Amino acid sequence: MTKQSDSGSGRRASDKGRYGRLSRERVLATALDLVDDEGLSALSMRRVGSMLGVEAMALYRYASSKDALLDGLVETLYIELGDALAAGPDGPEPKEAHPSRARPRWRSELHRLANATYQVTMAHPNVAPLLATRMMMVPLTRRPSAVLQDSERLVALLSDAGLDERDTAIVYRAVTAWVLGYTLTELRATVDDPDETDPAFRLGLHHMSAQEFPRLRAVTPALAEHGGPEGLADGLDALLDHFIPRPPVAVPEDEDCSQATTAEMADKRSEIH
Amino acid sequence: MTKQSDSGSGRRASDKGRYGRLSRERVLATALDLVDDEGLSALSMRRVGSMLGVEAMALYRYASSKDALLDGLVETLYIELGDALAAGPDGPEPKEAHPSRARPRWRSELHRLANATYQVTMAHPNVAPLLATRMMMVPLTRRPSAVLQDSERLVALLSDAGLDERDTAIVYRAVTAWVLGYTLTELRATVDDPDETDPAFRLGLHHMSAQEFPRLRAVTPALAEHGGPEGLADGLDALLDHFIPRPPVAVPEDEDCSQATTAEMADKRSEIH
DNA sequence: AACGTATCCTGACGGTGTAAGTTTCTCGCG
DNA sequence: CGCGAGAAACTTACACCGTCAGGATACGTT
Repeated sequence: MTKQSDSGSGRRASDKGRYGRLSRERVLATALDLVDDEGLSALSMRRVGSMLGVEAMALYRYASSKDALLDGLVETLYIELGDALAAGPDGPEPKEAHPSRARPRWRSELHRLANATYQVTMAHPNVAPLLATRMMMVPLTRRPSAVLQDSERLVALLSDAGLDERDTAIVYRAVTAWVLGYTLTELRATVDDPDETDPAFRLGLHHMSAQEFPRLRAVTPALAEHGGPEGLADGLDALLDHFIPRPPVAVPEDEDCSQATTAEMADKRSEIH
Repeated sequence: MTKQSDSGSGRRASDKGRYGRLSRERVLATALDLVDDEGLSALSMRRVGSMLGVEAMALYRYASSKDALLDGLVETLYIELGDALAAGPDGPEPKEAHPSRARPRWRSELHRLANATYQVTMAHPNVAPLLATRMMMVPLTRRPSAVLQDSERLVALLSDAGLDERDTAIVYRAVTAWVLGYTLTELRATVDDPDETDPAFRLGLHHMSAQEFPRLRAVTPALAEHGGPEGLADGLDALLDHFIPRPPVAVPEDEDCSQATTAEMADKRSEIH
């Protein structure tokens, strides 16, 4: 696209402006388009360059290597996430009878964050693997600002929930793991032949031995269904309920049956020592 | 290479036959070694071939493309998983006072399966991304037998738990998502400079603005710690407790709250100690 | 001993990331 | 106005990549 004759933004009269065509944003946006359309394997410097009417080496001013470009893609996703969050609560907020009591703000905000992450990732399925790969390569403190902003948001919410540093780390790991894992799992291929109308053939059930995998075969149709955002929220609730004590609602004096919080357990452990 | 094999010292009678050097297992094992040692990006047909004393094209008899080879790597991991599971309970099984009652077999088996998956994946960090990538490309019914066997095991356990097909699918997704996500999250890089002794510099905290990410910075040291198998088991319990109703334990009125998760963690931790 | 085939090799083609060096544009300054 | 400096993009080049097409070779069978 935008073969040449950079119309529109041609501040300077000269249309032959060979300069100023590129920018980091434009490069990343183009790369993202390419990956969205044709997958990660189609991403190459030459390809992105040609889309911008430019040689491959020209991109190296804005991404010092291909890996850096991949990191840029991840960054772009997180920027999109930040925008989506700033845009306000778009999805249907689950209303509750006692909003403030049963559902403190940090909790619904966690849901909002998780859901937005899910949506953004699902909007760019081909980029999703990078969320695992690149995060393995670039250490926490070197992540792009947009990524760190997301982490900061999450940590702040957990802090609002009253967790100390240790518990914050525990729940942080759990939440990110769940959102990432759920999203990636949701993206796993289930359909074998999309052109087929018959459900069994669509899934390719005839490729799976009935006597070797009897029960798996039986649930495969159900597995092909997706959990959607509800499934995401459901699991998130499971983890939060487990890791963060419910609001102290009408505490009876006998405490022995109350579930211990992670903090309490940590205390227990340190007491033992 | 192999410039002039015939005339020179290349071939002699004592040479074991030029044929029969290869096999699918040998190819995959070599590829796995390479990836383990040097990462996914170092994996190339020519490289694997040279390790086996063979030209690249010779590999195509055992893996019809590079993607097929990657799928083979995934398969190898699952075979390793199957072996590990067959080897029997290796890790410390959390002992319990009332084993059969509070902890049905399917539940501890789920833990065993999850833990083994975690261990195998952590043993091959560089292959881990393929568990996300390749699963996106090859539909469920076309997965290698070893992968399907794992799915069958999981489904069977959930079936043992008394779930119908729909609930089995839900919990299947939750468990696989959790194990995958947790493992990948565990593999995320936290250390910036491994040679540094000072913890703060090791993490590269000086790269993270204190005023932009105050709370994240505070928990970064805690985040750098790993959750380990205990964290995996903990989240798994959270999901299972949420998705699978506990059986109505006919426990007489003793002080045992049977809120198992806390007890489990306490047990595990004390055992590890 | 001869044949068929499974196995491996050779050569080639188009594509890849990127290091090094060169050209071309833009802009500030005299 | 000219002019130099530096940024932005281009050119060339290299080593390596996946894999198609076809040739060579060793081995099991007869």
